[in-house]
Amino acid sequence: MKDMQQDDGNSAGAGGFEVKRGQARLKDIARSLNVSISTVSRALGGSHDINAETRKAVVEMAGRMAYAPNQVAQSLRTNKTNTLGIIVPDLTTYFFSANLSGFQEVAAEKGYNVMICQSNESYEEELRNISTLMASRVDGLIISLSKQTSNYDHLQALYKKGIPLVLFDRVCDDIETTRIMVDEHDGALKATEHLIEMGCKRIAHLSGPENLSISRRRLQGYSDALQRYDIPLREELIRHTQHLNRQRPGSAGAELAGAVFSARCHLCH
Amino acid sequence: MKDMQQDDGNSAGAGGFEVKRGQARLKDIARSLNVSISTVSRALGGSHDINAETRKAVVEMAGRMAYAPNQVAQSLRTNKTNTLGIIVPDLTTYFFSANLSGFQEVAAEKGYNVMICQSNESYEEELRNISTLMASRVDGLIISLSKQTSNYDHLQALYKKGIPLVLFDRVCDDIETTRIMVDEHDGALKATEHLIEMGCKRIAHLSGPENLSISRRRLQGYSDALQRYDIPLREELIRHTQHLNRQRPGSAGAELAGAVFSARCHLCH
DNA sequence: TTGTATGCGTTATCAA
DNA sequence: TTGATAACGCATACAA
Repeated sequence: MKDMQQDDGNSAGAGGFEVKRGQARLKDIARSLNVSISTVSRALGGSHDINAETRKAVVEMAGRMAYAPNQVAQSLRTNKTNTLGIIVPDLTTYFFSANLSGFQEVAAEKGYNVMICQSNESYEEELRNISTLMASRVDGLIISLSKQTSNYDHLQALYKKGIPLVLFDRVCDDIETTRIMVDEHDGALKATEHLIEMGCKRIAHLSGPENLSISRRRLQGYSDALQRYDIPLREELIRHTQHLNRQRPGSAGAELAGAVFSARCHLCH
Repeated sequence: MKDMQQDDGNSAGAGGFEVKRGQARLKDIARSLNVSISTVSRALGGSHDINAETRKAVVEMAGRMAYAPNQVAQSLRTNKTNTLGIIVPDLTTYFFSANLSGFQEVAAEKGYNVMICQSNESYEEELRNISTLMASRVDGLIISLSKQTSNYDHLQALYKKGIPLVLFDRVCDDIETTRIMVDEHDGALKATEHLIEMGCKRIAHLSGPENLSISRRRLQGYSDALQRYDIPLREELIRHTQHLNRQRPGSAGAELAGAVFSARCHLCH
């Protein structure tokens, strides 16, 4: 009464292998070959203690049925989703989408999927995003904080739970975790030195808003380069603009993501 | 021998409720209250046949333990992940990231997560992306095809499997599925009419590359508007540029996604 | 070499 | 009103 007609609606009629609805499972392959599920699992898993012919038959059948392991089931077993959660304030901002592009690219290389959320610069939404991603049991989080965020308890909580966390660009120094930031000072320094070495004499600096530390770090780099070459700093060559130019090549995100993965090697495999 | 010391490492020592590593589970709540797992499940699930006090205690404990249902386990049971897969050629292109932003926003509203892939304009990568997302058992796919893609068997296969599929912008007419496209003709027509109604007399048209049907549709809209107002078309006012201006407000994606969800209402709940 | 049993976290069914 | 059990798909420890 237990092994009779336990048809789950996923097998075809007499002798057919076709899986009518949905994806093929180990069970479907097992049935069509009259072997056990574990045999199929081992054959596909590359186990050594398995008959060569059995393996061949299983592999072939798996191909015919377009079998692909159910990541969801694997995740439940292993407690690992191979998915990273990324939270950015806004995806229409080039800086964030370019970085996302890089994160996604590197993640894919390492066999990770990427789940994306937007906080819309709202602290509340940032909290909700984290909850959602944690409910999906992502293996790690990459976050650029919302402008509203000034309380960091939610990040501290992640840290306590042992969730791998990486902050980028909009970071928070109070949290003990990997932070990824553009080296504004070094960038400005190198750019200025480059111009000097090209023979430029009067080099202007278009600065961002004065109140941002980013602007100050860039200005300092510019200033340091001039000093290094004994060129006097001339105030009239510095212009403070309202907007911060944060455009940068699409590869920037890839580099950042590279840093992520080298910093957090337990995410890599 | 069966119910002795089955400590899975997730419970704390004598009397403590703390879940040491990872997230709290129903089992953790059940243990700390000396009730069964199913009671806890029902209490949190809002079932009616449950003692009011029991529910109160369970809910409170769940809060204290920061319990959040394991989406992975739920997905395995229900065969539904509440996740959409999105494949775009490239995330650094504003058009795609702006649309992604809209898709994600609407998806989040409806309780869906979004998993993102980039094909890098490669047919092979597009295939891999689909496999990856299908392995993760996404509930549906939103795809903008790669430039390389000229064979549509992979889309046909999705259709056969009954996977909800939406194509946007880079669509393919051979597939029987929801397609989302910008109405280039109507946009150009309305824009031109607007200028005419503002009193403009000599209206120029900056067209994209002549070989693209998009360019032709826009030009036709421009042309039709002039004709509607009996304004002669003057060739010297038409300039063919090399680049296609596809910048558009971030809300475009939201509108598109709205179309997705209204077209595919079985995704909505 | 293969099969059986178990568990991952959750919920629905059935029994008490 | 509550508890025990089975099932989702997979992989592994154990038995044969």
